[in-house]
Amino acid sequence: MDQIDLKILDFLQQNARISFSELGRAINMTQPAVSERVRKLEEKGIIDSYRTIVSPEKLGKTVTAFILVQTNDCGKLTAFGSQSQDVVEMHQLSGQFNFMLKVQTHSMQSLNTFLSLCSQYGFTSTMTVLSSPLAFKGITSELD
Amino acid sequence: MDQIDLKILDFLQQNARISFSELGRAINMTQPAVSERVRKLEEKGIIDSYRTIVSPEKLGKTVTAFILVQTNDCGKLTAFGSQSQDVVEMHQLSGQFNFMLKVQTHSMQSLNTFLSLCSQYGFTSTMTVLSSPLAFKGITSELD
DNA sequence: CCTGAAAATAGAACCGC
DNA sequence: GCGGTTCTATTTTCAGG
Repeated sequence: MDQIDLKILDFLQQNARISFSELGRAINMTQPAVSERVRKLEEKGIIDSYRTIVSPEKLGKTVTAFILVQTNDCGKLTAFGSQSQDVVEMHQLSGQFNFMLKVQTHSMQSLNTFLSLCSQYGFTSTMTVLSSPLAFKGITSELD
Repeated sequence: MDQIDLKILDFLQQNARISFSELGRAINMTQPAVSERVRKLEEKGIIDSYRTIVSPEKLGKTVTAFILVQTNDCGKLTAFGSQSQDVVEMHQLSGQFNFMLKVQTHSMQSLNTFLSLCSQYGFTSTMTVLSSPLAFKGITSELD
């Protein structure tokens, strides 16, 4: 991991489909050199995956919420969340609420329906998202 | 948006760097046809972006936490979060806590330091992440 | 890490449905 | 409108240095 790798990660985080040729031109390096560095970053697991971000709103999923749950069976809740079309993230937490789900539904009514199902696993506390000033920021290691 | 577009989105969400040729072979369609459909999905904004996911752990960021904040100046908090290397997400919420930050730091000590800075914007409540059974699930529209 | 040739891929123009 | 075919340019891969 050096400054060049960090530059490569910066570009790839902004646009995962950039060609290695173009990336090479941007950082003054030949395409095979970039290609080899990326291969090693993948091999080391520093690059975890390449994902396409689909707009939830454009597919009718206009309601986003975080649901805190106080449950005594994380396993069942995980299974429930895995098969739900509305759940996009699940986290096991420390604290009074030991579980959090991020859900995206197409109406407040369907969120309500989801919460009814959820409540059978424990007490819940729901926070709906009004806006996301920062939906995702890539990692720019502290070396810069 | 039809079943073919959904299949394309499925593949692209799993691997944003798949070639259109390979994608075409997978769904029995020629490369130019796939290319054109993807172009339109981008144009419509259904495809928002292509991102490379970098493993925080592999870069030493081993501590992940969600910080709820009760603040009366979301603007200042947003500005603070934008310039912090540790903040990866920010959401404005409805409820008692009207703001949530997702942070990734390299130790509990640095999380503590971050919280001190954060507390000047309002009351905070921190939940550290023990595990993420589902870090991200792509959207598979309810048509399937 | 660079060069250079071969293979794979992407883009554009055109045709048929 | 939508997808297929063909051709050309670009990109990737792999050899060798």
